[in-house]
Amino acid sequence: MTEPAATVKAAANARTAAIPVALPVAAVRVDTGLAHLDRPFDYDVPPDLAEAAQPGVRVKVRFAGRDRDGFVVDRLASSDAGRALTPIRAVVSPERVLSPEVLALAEAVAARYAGQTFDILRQAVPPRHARVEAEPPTATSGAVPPAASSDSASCWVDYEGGAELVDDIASGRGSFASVTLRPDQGAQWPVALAELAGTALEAGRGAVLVVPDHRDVSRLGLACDQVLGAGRYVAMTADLGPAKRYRQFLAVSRGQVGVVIGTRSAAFAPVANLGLVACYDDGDDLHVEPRAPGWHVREVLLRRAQQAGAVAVLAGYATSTERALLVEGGWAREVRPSRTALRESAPRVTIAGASDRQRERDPLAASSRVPREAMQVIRDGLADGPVLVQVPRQGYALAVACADCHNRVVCPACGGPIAQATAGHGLACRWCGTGLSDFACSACGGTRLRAPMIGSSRTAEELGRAFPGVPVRTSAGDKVVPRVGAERALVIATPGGEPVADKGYAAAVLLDGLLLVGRADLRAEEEALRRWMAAAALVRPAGAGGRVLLVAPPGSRAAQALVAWDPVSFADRELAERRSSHLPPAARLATIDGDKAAVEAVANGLDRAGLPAGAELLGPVAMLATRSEPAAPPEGELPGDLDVRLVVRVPPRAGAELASLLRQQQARRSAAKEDGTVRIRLDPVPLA
DNA sequence: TCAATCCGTATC
DNA sequence: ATACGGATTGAC
Repeated sequence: MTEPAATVKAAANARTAAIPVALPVAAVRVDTGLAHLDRPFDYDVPPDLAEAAQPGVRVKVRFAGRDRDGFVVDRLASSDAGRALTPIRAVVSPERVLSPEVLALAEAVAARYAGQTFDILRQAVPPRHARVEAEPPTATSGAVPPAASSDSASCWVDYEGGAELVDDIASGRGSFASVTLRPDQGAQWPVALAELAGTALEAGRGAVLVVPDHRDVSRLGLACDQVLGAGRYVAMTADLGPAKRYRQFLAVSRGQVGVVIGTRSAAFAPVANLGLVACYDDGDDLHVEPRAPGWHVREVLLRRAQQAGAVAVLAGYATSTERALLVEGGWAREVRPSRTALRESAPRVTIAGASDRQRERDPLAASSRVPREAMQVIRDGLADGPVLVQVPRQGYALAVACADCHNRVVCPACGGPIAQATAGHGLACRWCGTGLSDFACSACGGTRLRAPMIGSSRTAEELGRAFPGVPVRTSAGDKVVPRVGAERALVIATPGGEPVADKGYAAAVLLDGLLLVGRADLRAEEEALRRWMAAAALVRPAGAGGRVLLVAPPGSRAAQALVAWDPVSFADRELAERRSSHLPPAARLATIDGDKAAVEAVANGLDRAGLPAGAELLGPVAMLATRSEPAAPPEGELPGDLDVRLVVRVPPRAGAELASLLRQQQARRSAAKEDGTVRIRLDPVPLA
């Protein structure tokens, strides 16, 4: 029997090594925190740790005179360190928490994002919880009910390319798929993903399904209960608490379950023999890890699928430009609803006030009122069931736009975002610093600019007063309602917080669309369509009376794509436009923020190392003062110690080279003990 | 001539 | 980061 998991310390009194250790050297990944020491180090394995110090275990080692955490990554017969080895100080626990697959993944992700491997390992392997580790194994294993095997018709028959996708998983062929989900009232996608996981299980392989937030985890969990059976999967979310989190992790790590559903960090769950990875709603920025170096679940899972020979599924109601790029390049199979399935499921979408003259003149003022048309749609819908009203959150910064046609203004030199540099100063590009004078709109020739401003959207609470006797449910911020019933109700929600309605919404009204499409983010239109589609997909099909009214500038491509329910063509066109203006994902981009001297040193270093062909260094320019702290420099004096931003842009093919150059710069900085700070981010989201 | 200190460099 | 080594400096 295993000892109650306790730290195994190296014996202090080194009794003469009677039995020689078979592999006396351990390669250890050490938490050094130093960029130029991001590699394994060799340690001596004392005889009394020879059993415990297996690859994958946590250890304590002496490094540069301090005790540090590490993971054994390999056992070797000899070392090429060319010096006497320090012994491992202790094996924290014999539990092998870092699998070779996850280590390889972490190394690939660190390289991709110019980060340090140990930073990724810290995010991939949850903190140890000794009590949980010592718990007797739960007697689940044998008692798991068999999967409710495919006796009902699969969701995937409604999709073009669906059969091929299922077949790839069933036969263990690795591939990528970009799945554009049919509007399903929020009910079908969890089942569709659970079915794919079931197919992987039937093929004797595991699955990892990652969704943006814990509400989606519970929705997917319900579907997995039905399709796979309870006990065939675990849910991993950050908000579980340390004990539960580690317990779920151990169940996976010990091979007791083959399917993991969860948020962001579940992308690293050590599922063995992986057959499927999936990312639901890959455009949601919750899929981006905020801690350094800042990876995206989509990228992590694509790498993981490639390394494991698994199928990677990226799915959403809308289509991200990244997915469009994968399809265009022949990397991913396009999977989309058949024409009939789409006709049967999509609601009828119209745009409010397309002919309203007054709104054209002053769209912001007009959109903050609820148009009469919208009141009518709400009234009609309430006769049939719940009605959803989507209201963008307050306080979005709007992009600088042409005063006449509202076309977004971008930098003529580099295509970057335009903003007011500092209070009282003129408009300038946030990337290359080019000042904007003599503006002429590329679309309509207008010469007046709409001043940048903070969008204000008023709460729709007064809507309730307009419909006396109708219950009003609000779902926003920290008080999100997961679902509502089929009875008539007015449901007011911010984007991303829309409850699912049991029988679908009778109607939805999407207010203040300008605040979404006009946001100061070069991805604003893509993001607006994603949010509109997420809400509109919760509405009943047109054939069942489902209606969606969008209050937004009718000319925007996103608005037109919603009306036509054609996210794929939208993403294709958006991608073409990004390509012509050298913007991600048709270019690879890094931001380097920090104090002036440090950032300039990096710029020089990059120059000296030689940038790849087609690379552009933009800036450095002073960063905008944060809105919360209006640290405007008085009297136009240059503050000197204000942070600056350098942007580096390369063609997509040079992405790996860019990452490696940036890594090299961090290593150089760290080795030379340069002072100051730089924060490097590859492929930042959002793009502003 | 030896010790205290400073700088540079490696960290198994 | 620290910690070690080699060089440098200063006082006996």
